[in-house]
Amino acid sequence: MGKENLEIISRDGTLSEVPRSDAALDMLRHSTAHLMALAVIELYPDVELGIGPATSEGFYYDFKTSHSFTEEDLVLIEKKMKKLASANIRFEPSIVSKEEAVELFSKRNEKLKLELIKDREDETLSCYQLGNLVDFCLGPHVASTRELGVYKLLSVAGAYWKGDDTRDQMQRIYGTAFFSRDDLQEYLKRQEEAKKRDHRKLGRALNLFSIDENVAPGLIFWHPDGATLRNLVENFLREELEKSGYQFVVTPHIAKSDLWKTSGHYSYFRENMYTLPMEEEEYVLKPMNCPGHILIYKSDIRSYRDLPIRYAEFGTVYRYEKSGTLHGMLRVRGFTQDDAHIFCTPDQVADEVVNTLDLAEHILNSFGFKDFSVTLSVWDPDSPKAYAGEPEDWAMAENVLIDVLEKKGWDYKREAGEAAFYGPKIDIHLIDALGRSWQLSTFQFDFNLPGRFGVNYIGSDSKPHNVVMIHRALLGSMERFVGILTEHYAGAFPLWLSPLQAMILPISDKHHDYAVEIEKKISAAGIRCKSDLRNEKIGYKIREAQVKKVPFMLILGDKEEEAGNISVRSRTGGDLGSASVEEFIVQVMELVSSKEVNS
RNA sequence: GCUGGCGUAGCUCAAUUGGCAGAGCAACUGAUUUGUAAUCAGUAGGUUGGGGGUUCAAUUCCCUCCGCCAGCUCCA
Repeated sequence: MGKENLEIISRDGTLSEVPRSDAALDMLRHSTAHLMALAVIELYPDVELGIGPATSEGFYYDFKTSHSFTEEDLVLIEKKMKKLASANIRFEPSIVSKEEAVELFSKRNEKLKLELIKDREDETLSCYQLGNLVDFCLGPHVASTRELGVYKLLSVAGAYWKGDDTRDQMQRIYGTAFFSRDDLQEYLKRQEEAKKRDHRKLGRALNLFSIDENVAPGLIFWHPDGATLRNLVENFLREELEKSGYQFVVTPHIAKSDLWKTSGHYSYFRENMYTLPMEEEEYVLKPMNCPGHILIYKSDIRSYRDLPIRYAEFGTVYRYEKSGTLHGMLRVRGFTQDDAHIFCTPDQVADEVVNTLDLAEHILNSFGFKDFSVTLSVWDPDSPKAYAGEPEDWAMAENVLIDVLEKKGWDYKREAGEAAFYGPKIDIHLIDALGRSWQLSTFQFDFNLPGRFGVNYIGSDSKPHNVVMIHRALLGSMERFVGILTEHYAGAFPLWLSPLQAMILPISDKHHDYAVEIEKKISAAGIRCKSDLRNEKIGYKIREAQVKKVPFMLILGDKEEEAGNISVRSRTGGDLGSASVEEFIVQVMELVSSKEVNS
């Protein structure tokens, strides 16, 4: 690994050198995936090959075989890879016609590869041969196994062929590769660090929440500190929404199934809904808040002069999520959305969406999130059954959202087939401690529900017109948001969000009265504080407060009591020396109101 | 839901081939009255996820249900 450049071979056979870069790393990983596939077919000749791309974290290859790969197998495969690579095998490209490819892969009995070849429209395609392995692949690849860096196989898991849960399940082996050993070590170390900030671990350590797996899987019990954090988030958001022209409403948690038949959820969302049979009737535990808001809108005749109307609710919904999908606070079965529905005229839609995106950006920034990814989810015209509404509506709605995104200047990824059944949407995703992406904010265009419910307004022509509805959530759900927040800050929440802002630590019993006096003064100023009056050494109390990531520790002993002041220690800066109570209060209040994240 | 792994004290984990279920931390009690990341001693804590089976004997082997973890599918 002495040289800086990577020798690569493109599919027409040209050799060239490229410098180390992200693109080169992808190539390296993709080539490593081929080497792994070669090792696997050498060791397990009966496997059928699926696909083996590079990913943002490494690479994988999918195999179909009756053998279940184990951790021990991974060790063997890795050894085999090293052995094969030491022979310095070359990646040899060739361009073949479709017929030749079909013949070649038929001979090799690679049925899945044949399916992929047949799916392709091109008349020719390129193959790469590596030893005994032939794979069809666009390349480019590294020129030979000598160019490969350091690699490590990580795990094995099931994965559906072509991502389709009605097709065969393959065995996917994940691995990663880097240019150097140091890079690999750094990656593995980062993974370890990330595990430490997993919200499930921190949630327990900081006593924020629990899940009783026997009684209520996928449902959150918010402990006092977690509930405090949640309330702080909600309060901030409520103020911001009220400033932005939203009105808060509250709607029932259950309603007769008729409502959900009208809304269409009963036919499109049935498998996710909890139903409650009651004598002759069936009730549904609400999986969404929209119908409730629509009923409030419809409780009166609305004029175009009333629009836009923006109803907000911290609406708790329940959805039956498949057992294998639950994940701490990030994927649950009962959650509270910071939901809102905007009812407006077609002319107002674009402005409303822009304003909402601006608001989302402001809110997320306030919580310290600066980086996120944006997707535009549109329907899949090939499976219209999964969606309500006409093709022209879908095209129109999509164009509105594209215009808005362009006006906003955000980079986004368009994803076909990812829309809600009632309309296309823009989503904002954040990444968790372990690199998984979670959808938080969502902005959904809906031209279906208003029609189904007959939601309209009286225009200037004194005739009724269909209203346009926007569903939006900025934080997504309180559960997911608090989970992400916990991981983002590794539990050391910004001062304004810390459930406990200051821990008062008297040195010994004789300072208890003074501690209580200080506690009264500080909490009267609105600072969340507690006194640790246990009979422990000061070092022990400090350690505990530090482990609980309390922003400030106030140490009180003879010195402080005599001088009538306090000693301040911060969780990040250590001993800050003495200060008067008043100075401390002023400084804390400033940090709180500025929503300082580094405090 | 699917594939694979796993389930032992509140937490993190032990327990030769089936043979009396343990440790550290936390908790509780007592001593200690402490100056910026762990004082000492003692006590208590378990239907080994639930149910069934094999066996003289099951944490260990088998079946089944529940749940958790990773990934897939799905999703705020």
